Amino acid sequence: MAVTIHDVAREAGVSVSTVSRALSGARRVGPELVERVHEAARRVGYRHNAVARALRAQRTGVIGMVVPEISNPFFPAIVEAVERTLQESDRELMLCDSRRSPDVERRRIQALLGRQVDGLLISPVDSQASTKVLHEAMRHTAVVQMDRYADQTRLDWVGVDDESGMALVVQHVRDHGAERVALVSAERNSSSGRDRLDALRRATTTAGLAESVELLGEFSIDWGAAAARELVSRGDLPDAVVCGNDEIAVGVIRELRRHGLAVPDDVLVTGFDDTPIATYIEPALTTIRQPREAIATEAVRLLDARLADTELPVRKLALQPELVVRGSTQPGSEGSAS
Amino acid sequence: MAVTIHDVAREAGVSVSTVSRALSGARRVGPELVERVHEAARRVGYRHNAVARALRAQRTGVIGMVVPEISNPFFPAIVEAVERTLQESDRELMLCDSRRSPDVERRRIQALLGRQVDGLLISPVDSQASTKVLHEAMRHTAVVQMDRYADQTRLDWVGVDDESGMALVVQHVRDHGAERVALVSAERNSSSGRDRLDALRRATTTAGLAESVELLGEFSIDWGAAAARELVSRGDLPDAVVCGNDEIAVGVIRELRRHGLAVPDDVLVTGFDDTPIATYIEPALTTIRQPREAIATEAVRLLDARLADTELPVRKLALQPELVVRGSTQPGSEGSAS
DNA sequence: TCGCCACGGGCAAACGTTTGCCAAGTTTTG
DNA sequence: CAAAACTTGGCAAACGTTTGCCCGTGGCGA
Repeated sequence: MAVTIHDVAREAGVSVSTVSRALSGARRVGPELVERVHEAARRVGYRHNAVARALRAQRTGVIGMVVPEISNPFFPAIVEAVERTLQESDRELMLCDSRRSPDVERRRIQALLGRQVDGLLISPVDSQASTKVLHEAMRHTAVVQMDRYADQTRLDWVGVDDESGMALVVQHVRDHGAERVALVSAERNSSSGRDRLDALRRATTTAGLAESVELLGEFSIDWGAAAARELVSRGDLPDAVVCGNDEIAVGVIRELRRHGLAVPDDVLVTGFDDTPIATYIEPALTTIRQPREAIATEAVRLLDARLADTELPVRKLALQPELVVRGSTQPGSEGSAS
Repeated sequence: MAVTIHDVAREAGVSVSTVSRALSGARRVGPELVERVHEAARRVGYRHNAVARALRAQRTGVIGMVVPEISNPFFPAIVEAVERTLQESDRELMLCDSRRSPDVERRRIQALLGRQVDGLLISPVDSQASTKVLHEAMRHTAVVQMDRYADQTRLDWVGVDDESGMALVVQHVRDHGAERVALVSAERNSSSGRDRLDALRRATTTAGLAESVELLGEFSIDWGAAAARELVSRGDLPDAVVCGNDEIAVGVIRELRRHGLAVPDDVLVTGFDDTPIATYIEPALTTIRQPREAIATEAVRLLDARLADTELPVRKLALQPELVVRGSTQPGSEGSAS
């Protein structure tokens, strides 16, 4: 069943090396021979065996990628962009989901290394627990962190500039009259959770605003809803609720409305990431748009640079985000869209 | 840098075959030797080379999967479940996005075949254009279609029973007093589009309802919104709008509301799939829940069966869906949740 | 005319495993 | 106690490529 380069060689009446070179163009081969080889390959139905090639060439053309949760809508967009970028250089993506567990993450990384991936793109689950396995991984292949990162690693990273993002948000709500803002975000155990919290604190201070309260849970709708209940029950509502990502904001908005509060008329609400959800809900969400395409292309670029030279200095690329203003901070303009 | 089985053999003072057997357990090896080999492997930091193993064993332990669009929230849930299932048998998933293009799809499949995947899971982009490449693929490996399928293929398939789903929906809206229903769905060029349309027609006939109008576009929010505008401009609103998937329903609801119509009080709206979106919006969406976990496990099971015996008769598995009733068809109960 | 070089084809080794076969040692059996 | 059977370790071939090296041919300058 398996038709190999040997079959092609026999069919074309040449040696296997000639076939290999004719097909790959690694060295000059007579034009009429090239034609004959291609013709023979077509005739016997030859298909390249990437496994054998990988073993011999010591490179697989596969990049491994590990994300904390593929069903979090932020990641499919990144994955899509990475895949598109890789395709330009004829490489494939092997995607793994670490299910937000450092233990699963470790196993997935080990498996990818065993498969001899040419590089590893990862959004680490936990800023502490992921460190060790990443250190091991970088001894075997090029590793670039995306979006999130692990502490104490000398590893490249590309993501969004949380500092700028939060500054944009704070400035925006202040311009709309907010004086007291609340933060609803995730615990400090992921780098995004921690950095966004710190960034918000600095931004409110700089803007001269009062931060009324910080509620930290996880990046989910349910947590957003729970936090909103907490805010309402305290009876001391802020002017604006700044959320750590879009999903939290969705939960917050839904729960506030359920308690008879109007968004944006009673409270402004903002998200972070600009996932598709942001336009699904009503009012549409004012949020920070991550430059996803750029994150993906830069990640691959960093990976290739590291591949070319292991000794390169570590680079951390914080890309500039963009404020997207929608209904959730625009009183009166009832949910005007995307 | 690369530490191989030979290094382990030298360290342990045995032959490579003994190391291989001790590590894989392929044959009885003396217990003290097993121990010594493991110890040596640990000491030199040995890691299995999956590429070499794949070449020799003629199986890679990788399953290829091609989906039309990973950012369509229906697919990440499937991918997650498939990955989890595969992990039980120590296999990896190689995921590709065909970007809703038959041409990209063809290239992705070719690449996966070249990588010697042990099997192929695919949700074909187009019921016509995808047929040819699938036929070629099945000559090289086991292929199972998921969710969507291509015509004229003798290929296994597992998905949801659209017939039952639409029957459940129609029965439900009729029970809530609807007499005239409209369908907003996608063109007939994907199998889901076609089958859901046909199923709805039969269901309305059976239920003795009048189907006022069919609007066919694509499975997207934008199309849902456009269709809703069309419905409104015709001025002859149906009692219920049945949508081909959840995203269309989201677009329909948003646009209806924008025209001052209340859902569910003026018009009932239903979705299909029960993606996370269904609970994001207000009112939450009454929809058909696909048994995603079951689809994933059955797909892998079919694949393994086919792998074991190529001559097996073709099987088409239509799994039973479930109606999930939420606010969009429950007048008065203002958006009670999931 | 001779020698040198460029060109293009082929041989065979290597990539890191697994595994069929053989042989030596050990146990069971009649 | 000898023969048969079983156990266990090692040798070497194979998986399908790519590529370093060698070699024959023909063109060209001296």
